[in-house]
Amino acid sequence: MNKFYISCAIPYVNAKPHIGHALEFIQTDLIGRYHRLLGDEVLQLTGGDENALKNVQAAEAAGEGVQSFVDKNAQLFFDLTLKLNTRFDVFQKGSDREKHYASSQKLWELCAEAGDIYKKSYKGLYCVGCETFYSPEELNQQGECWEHPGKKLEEVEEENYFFRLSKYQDKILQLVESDEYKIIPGKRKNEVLAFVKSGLQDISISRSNERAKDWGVPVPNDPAQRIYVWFDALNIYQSGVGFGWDEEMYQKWWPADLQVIGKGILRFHAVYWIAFLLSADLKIPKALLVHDYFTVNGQKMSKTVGNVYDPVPLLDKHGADPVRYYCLAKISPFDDGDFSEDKFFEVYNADLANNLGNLVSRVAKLGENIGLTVGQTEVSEFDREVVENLDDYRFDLALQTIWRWIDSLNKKIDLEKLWENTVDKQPVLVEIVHEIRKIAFNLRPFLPETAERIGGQFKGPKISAAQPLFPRI
RNA sequence: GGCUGGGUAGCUUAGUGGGAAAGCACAGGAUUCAUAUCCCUGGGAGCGUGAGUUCGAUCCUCACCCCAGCCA
Repeated sequence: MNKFYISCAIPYVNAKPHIGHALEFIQTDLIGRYHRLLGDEVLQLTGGDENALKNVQAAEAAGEGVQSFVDKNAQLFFDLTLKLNTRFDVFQKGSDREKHYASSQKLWELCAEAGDIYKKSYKGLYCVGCETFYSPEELNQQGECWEHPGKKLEEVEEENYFFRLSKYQDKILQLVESDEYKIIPGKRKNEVLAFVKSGLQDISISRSNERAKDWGVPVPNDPAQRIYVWFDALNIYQSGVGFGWDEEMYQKWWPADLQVIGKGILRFHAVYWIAFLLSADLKIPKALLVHDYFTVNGQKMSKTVGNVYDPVPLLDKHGADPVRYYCLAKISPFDDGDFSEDKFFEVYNADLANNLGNLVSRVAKLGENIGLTVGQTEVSEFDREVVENLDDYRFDLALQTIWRWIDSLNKKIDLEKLWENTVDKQPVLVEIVHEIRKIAFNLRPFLPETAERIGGQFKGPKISAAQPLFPRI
């Protein structure tokens, strides 16, 4: 049995989760479930990036203690994973002093022992939104960063610890170019290669307690500094599987077989994270899957626009599977996709209620009407075309394949006029029942609850009608 | 501003140097096993804009416009 460790990005917990977080949880869960069904031993991890200064500021704005603020928000993210029926084995919190702090300090110390951490005085303009320093020429005409227009930068001068990123330029280039560290899709690989080739410079990996507002992981042997949020956040992928506190667990699971992230944090994963691991002489993840984003009603989600979409009410009303279906079937994973409630209802009625739901209902009724008995069959293999599409991470195409299959069965029932219950038509109905069982198996990683309901209804020997899977809305 | 990627029917997308395709939505028809469902038929784009290469470009080249991401 192979082990398969898959992680999805660790969200900032400065606000409640939105549909974009749901998308990533769902994609990660699909791949994890697929591997479980292939017989792998799977571990799915996510967690909370809780040491960001943004969280401190958000807590202050809410008039709350930082710890209770991040705990409360992290809980919302965890609750969302449950509502989506995405089962994460580990939800590793960044503010977990016992495991995560020790783990991150260990990573720091290994990098320091390798001679890759040094102290340097630094002066620059700091954007709190980005948690990053900028040089004046990188800013717009107003002297603000492109990402956070309207936000004043702070002029900061302090001594920081720097990481020798420059040292790893050639090695990273080689790993990415050769696909030893595989970045999917190719366009994101190109971006990373272009960035690395342009020349890597050392990066600051700490900040003063003052600037960090005493929040975050303390730098080992220097109580005046905290570890830069990205250094410790990335380490959640390791601290969640035992690094620094359970060697046996760590050896079993690390390295990650696949890390799922959004396009916005590519650099941190594909360059910084790899460099930290190389420096510490640890194994690097095998692959990185980079998805694009959801827009909502055709617009980029933004707090200013006020269109940040919370999927929870929809989930409470319709359950996980319709949302899972939309996220997996209706967008191409490597392009931006749009979410709107109108489209959600359209897709729900057209694909789930009319095509799949109705097929299940009509076949069940046909079977019941003639007292059909069907021998039990064990389906345990995925359709070849579904496998091919899943291997390319084209979840949309995989589901298209299954839906063509569903269509073909609906057509067949019409063509054969199966409601005319002559005896010689029974074998066709039996054949269709077998096909539905196969479809149910293929749907398991995508729509686990639906797959289980269909499987139960058609397991035989008697087939009987039941409540609609997806009542029209 | 620099680097990546993208701009194909109302919407979401597929696709190719030489007849523009699918699903949804819409219109009409047929049917009743089924969740006003399924099935059949149909209208609808000359493929971001301009120029070039070519016998011929949506597909190649260049410029421009627009969208998304990154810019330590």
